[in-house]
Amino acid sequence: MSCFIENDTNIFKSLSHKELHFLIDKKQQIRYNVRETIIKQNTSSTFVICMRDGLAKVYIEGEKGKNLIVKIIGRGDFISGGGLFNGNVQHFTISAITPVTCCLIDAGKLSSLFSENNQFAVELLRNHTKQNNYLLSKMVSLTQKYMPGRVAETLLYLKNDIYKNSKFTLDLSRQELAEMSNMTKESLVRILQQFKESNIIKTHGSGIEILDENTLINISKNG
Amino acid sequence: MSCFIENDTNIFKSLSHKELHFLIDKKQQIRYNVRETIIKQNTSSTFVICMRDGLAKVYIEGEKGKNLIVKIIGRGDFISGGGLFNGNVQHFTISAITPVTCCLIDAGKLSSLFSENNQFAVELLRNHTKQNNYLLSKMVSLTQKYMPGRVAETLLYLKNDIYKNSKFTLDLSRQELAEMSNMTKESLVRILQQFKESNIIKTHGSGIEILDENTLINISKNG
DNA sequence: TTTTTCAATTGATAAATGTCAAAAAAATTA
DNA sequence: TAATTTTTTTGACATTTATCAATTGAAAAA
Repeated sequence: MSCFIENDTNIFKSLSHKELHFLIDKKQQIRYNVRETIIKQNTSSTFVICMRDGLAKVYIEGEKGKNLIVKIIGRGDFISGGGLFNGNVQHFTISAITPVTCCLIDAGKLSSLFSENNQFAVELLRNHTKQNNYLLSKMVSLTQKYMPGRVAETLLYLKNDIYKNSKFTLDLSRQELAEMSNMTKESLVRILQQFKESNIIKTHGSGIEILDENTLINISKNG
Repeated sequence: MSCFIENDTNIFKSLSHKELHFLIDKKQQIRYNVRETIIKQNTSSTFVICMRDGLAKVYIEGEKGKNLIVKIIGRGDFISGGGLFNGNVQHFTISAITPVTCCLIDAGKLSSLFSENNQFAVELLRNHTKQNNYLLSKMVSLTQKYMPGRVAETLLYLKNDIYKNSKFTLDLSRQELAEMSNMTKESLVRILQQFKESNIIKTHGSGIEILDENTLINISKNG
């Protein structure tokens, strides 16, 4: 089934084929181009998203046009826009940073499945608990670390969670990296420069290569 | 039933008396004194908390002994320590700021109820979604507002959500107010001083009175 | 009450980070 | 290709916020 990725974190793993079919009945797969908005903050919608392919950024549009990128989602990730069972208003914007294919699942169908399969409710709750814990630790990083620590963390996040390679071609601009790390683009550039001068990273065009991961880990911990 | 508070946000509202009894069978009400720890970050436990009386602070213990108070919980609030269906490890510490009475509910019992009453799963999910949205907006405030804005927000939060009165006696120290607002205690004191000088608030002992709420709202929005 | 301890306040200074403007580089369009 | 626009980078400077030390005030213990 389209959105069913075989791994431990997939919330659909407890569903039967029949149940999966019910959830995603009409092969409702949508394609988005780069920069297209998938979910728009403050609008109302009743679907949740399951990413099939590509990468998207999840961000909050703050006051004064200042964005905060909360996370990047990719293949197999499931995300509800903050309105799930709670008024349907989306609390963040999601937009494609590479071409995206995803399934839109009607939120109402989720709860209909609970009576048939209550393990599924547990999976959904686990998903939310994890998201919660992630937000808590992100909040601490953003508030208690100096800029180098935050940039180091962003780079490690991209390596470990998104590109899964210490050498990757970035789908994000410097501005967006800054929005992930809670600083201005100028500050971000300066810190990347420092990392380059210390031979911690290397850049080539829009690519970044992490040369000294241990140092980066140290900076992210103590920064 | 002890923890059942009649209001819209209570997650137990969909449960029958029998179901509630199952959840909280042995009148497992615990009392905590001021400063006592109810849940300790990084320890393992399988219960969730329902507050019956008193106030507690929910906070993350960051590196270098720097705390971030995420929120204050009181009567009727339900909270899981971040380990719910997810390894049981607590991701934050909860400790009493006034004498607290609360129920400890075994997390395993929650999922057993899902098959009987799947509306309950929806309520739990709604609770998590709300918590999520709260964390997102808190994250934006902490990162995108200047100190006066963050202090104003903290004061309004205490007025509206905790004490429900524009005049209240504080159960929190300046240090703790600072930990809610992500700044040092010295900075917090200076800003309170400014607010006093501008006749926005008045303090008497450990009490605070909000004199000019509109200005405070403006500061919290634009600060 | 006096002493002791801890929290709150104030001031001087340093460090972190942002702002603004300009230059350089890269990407798009004509 | 050349021209244009956008993004990235750099520098000088301003602002915000933290740190450190000293002082005051208030609560708890003797």
